[in-house]
Amino acid sequence: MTPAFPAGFPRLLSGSLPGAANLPAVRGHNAALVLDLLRAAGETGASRPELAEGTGLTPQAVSKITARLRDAGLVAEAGRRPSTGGKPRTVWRLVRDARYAVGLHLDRDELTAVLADLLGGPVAVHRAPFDLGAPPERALEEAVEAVRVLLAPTAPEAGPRAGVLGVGVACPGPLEHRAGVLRRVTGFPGWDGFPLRDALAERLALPVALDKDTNAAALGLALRGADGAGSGSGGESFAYLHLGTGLGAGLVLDGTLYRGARTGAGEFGHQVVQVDGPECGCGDRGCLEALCLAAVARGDTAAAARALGVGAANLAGLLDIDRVVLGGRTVLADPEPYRAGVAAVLAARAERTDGRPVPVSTAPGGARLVADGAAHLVLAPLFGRLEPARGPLTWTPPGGEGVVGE
Amino acid sequence: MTPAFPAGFPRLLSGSLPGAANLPAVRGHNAALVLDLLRAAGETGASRPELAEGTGLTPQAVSKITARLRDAGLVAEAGRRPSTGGKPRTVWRLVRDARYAVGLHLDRDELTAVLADLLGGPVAVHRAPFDLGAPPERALEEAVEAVRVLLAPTAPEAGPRAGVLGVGVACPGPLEHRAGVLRRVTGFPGWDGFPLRDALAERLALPVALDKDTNAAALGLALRGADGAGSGSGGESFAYLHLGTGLGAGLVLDGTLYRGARTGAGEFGHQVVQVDGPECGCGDRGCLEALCLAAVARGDTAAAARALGVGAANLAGLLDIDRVVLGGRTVLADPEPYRAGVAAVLAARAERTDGRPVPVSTAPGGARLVADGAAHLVLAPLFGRLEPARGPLTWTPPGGEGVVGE
DNA sequence: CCCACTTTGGCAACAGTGTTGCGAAAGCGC
DNA sequence: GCGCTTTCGCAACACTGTTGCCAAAGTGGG
Repeated sequence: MTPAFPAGFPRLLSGSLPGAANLPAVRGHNAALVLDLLRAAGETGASRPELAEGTGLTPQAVSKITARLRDAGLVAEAGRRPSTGGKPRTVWRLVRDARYAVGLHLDRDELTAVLADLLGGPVAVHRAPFDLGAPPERALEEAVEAVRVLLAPTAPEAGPRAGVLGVGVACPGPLEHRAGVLRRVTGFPGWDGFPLRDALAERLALPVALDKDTNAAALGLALRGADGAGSGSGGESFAYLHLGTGLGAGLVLDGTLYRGARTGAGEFGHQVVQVDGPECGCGDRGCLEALCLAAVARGDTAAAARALGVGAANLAGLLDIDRVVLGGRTVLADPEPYRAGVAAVLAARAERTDGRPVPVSTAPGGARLVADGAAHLVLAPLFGRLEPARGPLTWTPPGGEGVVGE
Repeated sequence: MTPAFPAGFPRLLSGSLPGAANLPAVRGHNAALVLDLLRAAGETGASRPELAEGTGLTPQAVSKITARLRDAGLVAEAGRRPSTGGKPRTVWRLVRDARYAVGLHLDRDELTAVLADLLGGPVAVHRAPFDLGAPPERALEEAVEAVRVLLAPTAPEAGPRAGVLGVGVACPGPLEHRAGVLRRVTGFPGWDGFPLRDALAERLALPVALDKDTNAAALGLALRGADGAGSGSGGESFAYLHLGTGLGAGLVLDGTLYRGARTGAGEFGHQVVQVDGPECGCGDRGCLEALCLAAVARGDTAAAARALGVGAANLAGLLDIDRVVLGGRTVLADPEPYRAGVAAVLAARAERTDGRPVPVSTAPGGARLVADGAAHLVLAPLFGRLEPARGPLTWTPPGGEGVVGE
């Protein structure tokens, strides 16, 4: 089968829609491709020929790109592969501490701030009590203070915050990630319309990205592999289901976080799975959240898991996803029954449709999951996995100009 | 707010993951951007400055690109805009009959073949009885024959099939669009594993793209606007719900057809909305399809619409979509009650969440909807909306080389 | 009717991307 | 020691969009 269109025929660079492609964009795109492959390669690293194979670039192009990335300090040589009869390949690896990102998780009663390296690994953690019900200005002040405390000891001689790319912030929804504005956080109406992203960006003089807690968690899982086994390579699709105070989901489709135009995607708790079922706080009947939480309240973990499984099966069928990851306080308090219960429902469904059952796992990272993921809101753009955060740029790259350019 | 990263910093061209960007890819990408804007502009057309504004390209780049596209015959000047104090703008429009595509809908008992122009408009239609239960080889023969009949009268002097880009084929699922292979079409096990795409491509000597009927319909709706009002511009998200023999869905997320890795996305009929509900043919209980079809069977349209609405509301919440389009024989036989019923459920939900209700409409295009959409499986790649079809290329562009490239 | 002004859009030179051709470097195996 | 394989850099190249500049083609006021 020959290709359907001659070379140069209109063809996606990836998903099309946004943006014109000019030379800087091409450079950035290909650099991101290489970085993403190196990220996925982890400790193993990757040689130039392997990067060429993986990206579709020519070896010579890879040579130029790795040289630029080396000069920017983002990658470094790390040994060689055994020879296969010729000159041995030089192995490249990501320089973990070349840049940092802050992940900030603002939960109802607690705040978690994480300083993460390029791979998302934790460098420092700061935890503090927090009151989402306090007046926004006061809460904002506490968030700012937490980031300051976190960054204080970093590279004191190179000036504070050297190499910090920005701050990713994760909150309970609803909110609008594109505008960086909170909506009526359940139970905390004072936040409605508060421009959290811009306020934080101004106070911290750093780029800030805002998203829902479930989205941040899902993004983090997408970039490090749900089992912590690295990977997070290709365009896999999965759902992160979070059962805690409420029930929500984060969706990663084809390797990209799917948020919807209004950051409303992942509304999972009020999926109706029992028409004319018991009333839910939302006013509807038979919502998944109501069923799950009722079962949890009466100690019937099996029933809660079964309900969760029905929702997971609906979701898995609708979106043809590759795996399901469970998290949230309720699940993590006693993970196995939930995992097994959800897996059982999915297995039963797979048997009926002659398909492979969708694997189910529980989220690693424990209480830091969301904060770690929030850091990835800032890191992911480097690897071409998300649009960049917005805000003032204070960190100036070594060359003084573009990091990768020159 | 300054941009977060200096120019040239790794940044998405669009959705990342696939493909390296080289110069031909850039050319194709930008050409597709321009073509897509012109497609969305329809009769109105667009001037160079408008295209520059819409794509983000510089006016000079747009000039070069439109010149290439004019030489390829894909676009043409079409009058001028009134002057605003200076030289009036030249209006460009897509040349509808510059290229053609065939859309082939293989249904259980009928076959529809459509010859469509660049905009997806019908040029010729051919309908024939068809038996999906027949041996694959015989069905294949009939499909080939139908395409031959459809193409026979086209441009007899320029050789048959001049300007035909390829054939888009839509079938009932399940199938795998990437491999171009059918799976156990419900009730017709003989098709399991049959490489329909490659077989057709070889017999017709044309590129062929294969997809589910619901996906083809959704793609068609995405590219012409559900109400036939043109548009289909930006990255909107919607769901096409098809109620006929069965119940299925086609999903368009952020302007792109979402199919899932195994073409399994859009599995809507067996979403469980009533745990412990009535048994479904699939072996589960409380499936949407079972509830809907039972209501239809007993003549209770209102109940069928209400059930459909519950499913639509679940879907709309989970994916944060912009609108819902209803179609399929059952709905189209008496559209309004379904539209109103589904809209009512969505409106009630919107009221509870203080959101805007998701608009509901019924699909235009009637019985030809799927066949029209199938043609778009071939057309969409031109506009950067889908990866290209695969198969032998027989149609040689004017220049002898790439269409857009020289 | 003329002239200043605005806007469009082409031409030419340019910066910078990945590509190609070729050769040096660095190992393996006989 | 020598031929062979493989890696990888240098130099020339093709071609992209970009920039600077100017001609073309209108409007509108005097």
